[in-house]
Amino acid sequence: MTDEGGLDPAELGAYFALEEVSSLLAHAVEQHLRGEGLTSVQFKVLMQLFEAPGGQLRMTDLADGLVVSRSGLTYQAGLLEKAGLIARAPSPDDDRSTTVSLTAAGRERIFAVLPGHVALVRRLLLDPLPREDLTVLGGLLTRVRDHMRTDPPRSAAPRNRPRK
Amino acid sequence: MTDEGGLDPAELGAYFALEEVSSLLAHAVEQHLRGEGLTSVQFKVLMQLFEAPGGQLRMTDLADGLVVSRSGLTYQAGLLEKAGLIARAPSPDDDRSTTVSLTAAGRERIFAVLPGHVALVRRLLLDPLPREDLTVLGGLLTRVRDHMRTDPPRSAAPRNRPRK
DNA sequence: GTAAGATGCTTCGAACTCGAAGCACGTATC
DNA sequence: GATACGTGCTTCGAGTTCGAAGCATCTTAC
Repeated sequence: MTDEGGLDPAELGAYFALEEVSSLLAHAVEQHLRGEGLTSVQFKVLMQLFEAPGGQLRMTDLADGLVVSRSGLTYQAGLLEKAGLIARAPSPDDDRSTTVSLTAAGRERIFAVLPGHVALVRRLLLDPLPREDLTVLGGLLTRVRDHMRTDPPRSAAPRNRPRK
Repeated sequence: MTDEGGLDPAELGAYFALEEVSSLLAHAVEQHLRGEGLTSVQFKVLMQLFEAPGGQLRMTDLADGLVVSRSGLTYQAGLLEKAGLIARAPSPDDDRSTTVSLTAAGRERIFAVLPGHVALVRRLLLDPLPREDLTVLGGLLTRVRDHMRTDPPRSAAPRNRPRK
């Protein structure tokens, strides 16, 4: 029981704590956003567009940023469009591509939701750690993320990779 | 754009890196487990039972450990029982309560899946960090987790909390 | 002991997710 | 400029999730 299939206490501690912190945080965020009438995926889409230069991105760019399937993104984008928060238009340079842009209503929605979101994250994640530790935590996680993003079996694998 | 609604770079870095690392890790784990015929929730249920003293827990105990709704747990427990990996029996001391226990087949299933799981976690999360940093990361996240678990608005809130 | 509320779990319907398959357009190769 | 393959996105069906409502049992207060 103490031996988790070959992980020592330090490894276990890091793994389980990460799992639990992210789950609890994600759950809390989800709850808050639902109260505001948004899915967390929808919120992330809006935020990505908000931060994007020119306020527009292709569907693929969005899907790569979020960790969500293409079809899932299509679904949520449909809802967002129906709600008038984003607009979809065929891309000028590539007719296959769809360019998504943030509408004025979408921007307003972000401004309405962000303060509560930030307050929540601050209360759960940021407040309990002193400034210095926060920097350390960010540094460590960034290192891990960079490693994951370059690791071989990536999520963005080619479609039907030939047998060999 | 640099000002994320009131979060400075250090805060943003920690928040976003955490978000991304946990998402990518969860996604990779999910993929691996699906290949083994298990949901990640199912796997967590099995692991909790595996680590529990006596190898059995009540449904509520399980739901508290995982971050999942009661109804969701009921659903997954039903599947696990149908697959013969767990057994449900009325609790001896409380007739409302259901005691869940791990079957021999369930234990075997864990032994079959764990090595791959550990290898995956090691490759994605543990390997890129030197031993020392791993300890630091675990320590920081544990601190945050403890804070979250004691923070006021808990997930296990009373059912219909009276107005005041 | 009995009424009122709390607690453990399940059922139900609606919403969200995914992967496979499909369609349309682009790109390469000859 | 055809044929074949790669890419961007959507549709579809199956599986999973949740919260609200419901049932049964336990606990508390009187």
